Amino acid sequence: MKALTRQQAARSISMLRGSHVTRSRKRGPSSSYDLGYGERDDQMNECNAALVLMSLSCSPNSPRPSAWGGRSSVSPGASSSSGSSWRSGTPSPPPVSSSFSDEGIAMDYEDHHPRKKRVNSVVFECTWRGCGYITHTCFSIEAHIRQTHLGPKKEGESDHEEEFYYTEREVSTPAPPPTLSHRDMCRPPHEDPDYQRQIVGSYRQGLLSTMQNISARSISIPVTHSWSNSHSPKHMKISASGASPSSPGRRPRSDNKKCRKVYGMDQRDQWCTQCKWKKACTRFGD
DNA sequence: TTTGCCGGGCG
DNA sequence: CGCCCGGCAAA
Repeated sequence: MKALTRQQAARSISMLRGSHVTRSRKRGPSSSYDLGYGERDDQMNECNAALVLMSLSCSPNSPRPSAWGGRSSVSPGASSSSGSSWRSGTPSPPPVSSSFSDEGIAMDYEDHHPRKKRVNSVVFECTWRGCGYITHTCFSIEAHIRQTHLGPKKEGESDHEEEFYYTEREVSTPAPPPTLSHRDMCRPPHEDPDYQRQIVGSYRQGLLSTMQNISARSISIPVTHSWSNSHSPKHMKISASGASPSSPGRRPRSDNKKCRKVYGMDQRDQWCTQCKWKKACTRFGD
C-alpha cells in the first residue's frame, strides 16, 4: 500500500507538475525566447503566407517554423494545460528546437520588406554554351548575342532568333546575404539527420508541417554538407583511446534531442522506455 | 539552469 | 527482470 501509494503519488505528481506547475513555472524546454509577444493570429497568418510564398518562389529554403506559426505560438511553456487543447485530441507537438526564433526574426524581416523594392534587378542572361554574359537590358543582350554568337545578321528584319539564346530572370539583391547564410547555418544541419529520427516517434508534427518540410528539405539538402564539414561529425568512441581511465565510460551525449526534449515533460508517456527510466535513450539514440 | 543517463534501489 | 529515482556531468 505504501509503496504503491508512493509510486502512484509520485507519478501523478510528476504528471501534474508536468502538465501544469512545472511548465507554467517557467517555459518549455526551448520554446519561448521570442514567443512572448507573438500571439496574434493575423500576424502569424501573414507570416505564414509570406513564408509559403517565399518557399514557392525563390527563397533558398523555408524550414518549418510555420508549424509553430500555425498554432499561433502559444508556447507550450506557459500554461500548457490550455496549450494542449490547441487541437482536437492530440496533445501537442513536441517543441522542436530553439533555433526557430531565428525563423521568427527572418520572417519578421521578410515581412517588413515585402517584395516591393527589389524589382529593379531583372537581368538577361546569355544562355549560349560557355557564355554567361549578363546584362540589364533586353536590347543589349540581344545585341550581344547577335554580335558574339549569331554573327552579323542584320537582314532587313529579324525573326528574333536571339530570343532563344538568352533568358530573362529576376534577381533579388536586397537581402540575400542575411537570409541565405543565416538560414543555411541554422536549419539544415540538424534538420536532416535528426529529423529522420524524429519522424519515428513524432508523426503529427510531420503532419503539421509536411508542406514546409518537403519544400524546405529538398532544397536544404545540398547545404547540409558544407555546413557539417566544419561541424565535426563526432565519431563514436567505442573503445580504445584511454583518455580517461578514471571515468569508465560516459557516453559523450549525442547532439540530437532525445525523447525528453522532443516531447517535453508533459507527454512523458510518449518517451521511449529507456528515457522513462532515465536510461540511455533508444529511440533517438545516436 | 536544463538535459541525458549511470548507478543503484525496490518489488 | 521491469520500474523508478538520486545525483552527476555536460551543455
